[in-house]
Amino acid sequence: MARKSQTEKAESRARILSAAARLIREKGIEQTSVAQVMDLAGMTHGGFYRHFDSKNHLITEAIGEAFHAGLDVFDETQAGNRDQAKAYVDQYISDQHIRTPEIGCPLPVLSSEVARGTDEWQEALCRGLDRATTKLAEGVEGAKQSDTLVILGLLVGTLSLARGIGEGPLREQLVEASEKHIRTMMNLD
Amino acid sequence: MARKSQTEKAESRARILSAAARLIREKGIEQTSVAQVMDLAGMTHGGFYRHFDSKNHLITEAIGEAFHAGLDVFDETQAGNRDQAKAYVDQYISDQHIRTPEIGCPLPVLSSEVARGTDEWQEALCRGLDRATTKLAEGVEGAKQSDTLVILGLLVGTLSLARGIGEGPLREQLVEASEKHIRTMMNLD
DNA sequence: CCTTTTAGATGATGATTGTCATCTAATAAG
DNA sequence: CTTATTAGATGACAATCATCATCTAAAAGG
Repeated sequence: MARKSQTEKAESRARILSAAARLIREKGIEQTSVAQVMDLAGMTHGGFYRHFDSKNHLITEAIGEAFHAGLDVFDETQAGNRDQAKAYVDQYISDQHIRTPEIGCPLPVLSSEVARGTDEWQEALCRGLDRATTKLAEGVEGAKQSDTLVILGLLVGTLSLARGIGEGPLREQLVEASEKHIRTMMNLD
Repeated sequence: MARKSQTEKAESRARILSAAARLIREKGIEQTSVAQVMDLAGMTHGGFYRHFDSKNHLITEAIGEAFHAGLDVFDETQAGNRDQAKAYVDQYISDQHIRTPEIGCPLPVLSSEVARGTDEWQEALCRGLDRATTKLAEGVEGAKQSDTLVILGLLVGTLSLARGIGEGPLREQLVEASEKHIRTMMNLD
């Protein structure tokens, strides 16, 4: 219980941001409390306001942070562009991604809540979608942006629904149909 | 401040359900309080537990009710099957639907929250998706269920994202690309 | 008509929320 | 080395939450 150096302060801030980025994907923005974030960051709730003006400001930055983390997961695949894009898609609607939203793409989990939120939140989400679209476009040859947007829209919808309807035959049909459709879109056309 | 007849009780229950179905789409499940629901239904919060065991039970029924209301909106279009299906799609990603989630399809708004919820919630959502898939399949000739699932996945993802990223050029590109793609899917193939 | 039941109102419950004032000890500045 | 600053801890704040016990007047049952 004392003062920390400036580098330590920066580390604290980074830990708060990382904790928030995880928690808002796991429990949603509105269900994530400042106290929970600080707890996961290893601090008490009171010190929070030395780092952020308000919960709203934290969330704005945490949305960006979640994209950073989420997109980096798929950067592990360092193959050629085309294979990378295919791996991205496969990972996206994998069982693994369905089961672990807290370390996954922020778009399916946060879109609805952000729609009810501030303009800053929406801008952060918009930037994230734009970045993901661009990233995906690199992998699909002759890719019009419209194709990439369709693929991302389908990925987001499929993951959302798959998580919402729970395990069962319908989920498997949905995932398989979606995967097959995207594969077709990426080859011909 | 008195007792009501049994028919009046049934009407009260229906009003509570309708209020809940609207509020969970407008503000989300977790942000909708029992008191708010009862207020919109024109009663005080205390009487709630004469109609439902708990908020969880209310939500389970309200999810089903939201589908009922949501699907009925598109039933107004009483043209031939094919035209009806096309109208359904047009309505789905219209500006109108983007701007009024509280009377729209529950799938985009509720999926993420339901994923964190009870099995009953997930079953209710699953039944709704199944009904929507079937309904849409009637309109598309030679429709494999897989095609219908892809269309719904894309609709849900597009609407989710469109709401989340706010107004702007990216939203319009997304909506246009998605609309065009689905139109193509419904004609050939 | 008289008794029992109950729909809904009132108000309290303990828990949780975002925010802030205060205190502390250690860092940074001189 | 002395002084001013501040990172984080402690604890309180007014709101809000789901749930329930109690009260009431009217409906249902006889």
